[in-house]
Amino acid sequence: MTQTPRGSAGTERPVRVRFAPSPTGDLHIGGVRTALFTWLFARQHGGAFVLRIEDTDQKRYQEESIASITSALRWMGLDWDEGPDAGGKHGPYFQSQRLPLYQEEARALLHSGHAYECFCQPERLDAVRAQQIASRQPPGYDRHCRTLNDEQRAAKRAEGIVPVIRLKIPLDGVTIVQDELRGPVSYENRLLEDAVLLKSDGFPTYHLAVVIDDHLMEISHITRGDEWLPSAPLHIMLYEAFGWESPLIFHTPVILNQDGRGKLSKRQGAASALAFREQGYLPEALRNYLMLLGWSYDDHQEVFPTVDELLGKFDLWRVNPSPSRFSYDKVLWFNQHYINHIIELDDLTRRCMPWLRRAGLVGDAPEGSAAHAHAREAIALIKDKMKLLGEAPDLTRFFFTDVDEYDAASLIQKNTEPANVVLALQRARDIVSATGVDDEAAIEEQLRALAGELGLKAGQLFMPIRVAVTGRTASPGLFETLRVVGQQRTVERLDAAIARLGQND
RNA sequence: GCCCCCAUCGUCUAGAGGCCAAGGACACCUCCCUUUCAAGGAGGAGAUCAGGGGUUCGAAUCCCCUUGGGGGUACCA
Repeated sequence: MTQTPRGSAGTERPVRVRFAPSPTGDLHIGGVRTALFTWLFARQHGGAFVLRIEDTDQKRYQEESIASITSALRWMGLDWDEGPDAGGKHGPYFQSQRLPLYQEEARALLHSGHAYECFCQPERLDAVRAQQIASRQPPGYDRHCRTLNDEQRAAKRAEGIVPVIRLKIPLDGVTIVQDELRGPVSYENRLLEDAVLLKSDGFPTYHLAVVIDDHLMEISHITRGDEWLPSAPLHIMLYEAFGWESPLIFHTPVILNQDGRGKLSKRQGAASALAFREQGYLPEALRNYLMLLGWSYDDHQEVFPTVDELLGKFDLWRVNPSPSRFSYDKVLWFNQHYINHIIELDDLTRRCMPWLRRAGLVGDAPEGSAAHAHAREAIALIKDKMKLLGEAPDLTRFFFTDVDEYDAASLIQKNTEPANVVLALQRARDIVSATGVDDEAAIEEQLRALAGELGLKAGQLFMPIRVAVTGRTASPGLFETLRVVGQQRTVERLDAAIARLGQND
């Protein structure tokens, strides 16, 4: 009944959304997709996109992962209006810097009777759980401390035990979570656990922190992974206990491994955004693919190259709640498609340069330099074979340095005599020497004529030349290849091939 | 075990009661183009809409059950 119309913000409140990763590792591809959906939604509604770091787990915290996460978001073009490096009115944006806030609110819950102190130690909790499992009871806290009186609590304190604070869940009734993508989901309160809100180290658990921060940061729409759905009723209770209004909630579906077994992990390939960058994926290709995991526009358009187009077409309410499998084949297809058909050549060249430099194929080669122009020509010829930017060096190597080692036998086509090949290469060398390689049509005409004269099929002549000049049996078109390799190098390589065949005799 | 979510070609999906003897994309196969490899073009194969009950004149679309898959079940997020 409070279902909001599609495509509209859905509340009178200004749109404010957040992405709230916890710094325990690299940004997972599932997180990237959630961030992408969230960011698009913010941009569509002129709202704020907030980045909040949920660093409340002292044990799993990894400092490096903050830089790694922000770097992955920037790479994907997802900029934030408030958060680390951006500031904002609702900071700090690191939960570890907001401890007093959580502690104060937890105390308020204690006073209002919505929460209680629990002195149970890990050993007891473990024992209780083991006991429950052994007797086939649902595991969960047995509410041992829920009924402690002042004296008993004082006694525990005197022992030096620092309590945690737990939420006092009603023993009966039902809590309904209004998920925007699934509709109402109901949970029986008696099956819910008296969850810990504040740990004994003074840090909040996720549940407490997320509710307080979303409220204080005036978040209007929550987007987060599916795995949070089971704890949503807890959050609803917290909103009620605090007397706050809950944002609209969207649980985005999990991304499963290619074989459908479990959540996407690096078992079957890359699972972190940065791993995709390292292989040479284009952020827009990855974005395009990720968009289509759980969302679709219609029955014929799948390629959405620009953010502008996505802003016009994406609809958060149209996200499909069912989990989907990650297909490495399809992301790779998108990447290849973007490289070959979407990205402009100059842009593509710019993006390939770091790879070529790292491989030692080009030096600085700033834009405008002859070396840069040469690289551009080379890339133009191989881009239809390039699926990943990381393949650029291997695909273009022969345009820059010497040819790879090759087997002299690959110079000899089926049904051709070595002596004829030597002769053919010598004649080809002479033609290249005399005519040069800049005029593709001219060189083609002469080489075809040569083939006719020697009684060879075109391929029988072209293949040895190709192998001699590139070191490979697969290459771009022969004449454009010669042109970009250049006259001098072509002649040298033909001579080298002739010499090798001579030695073999 | 218990709770929750999900269910259309191998995969991602279109589909919001008649327009669907189910459309598109990836992957796969064939042919065309062709100096090789790609890219591209044209075709093909591939889903009794997980199964079973309902509701309805009519169901892939609504309801129930079963099955399957996934998620959760921490002083982790």
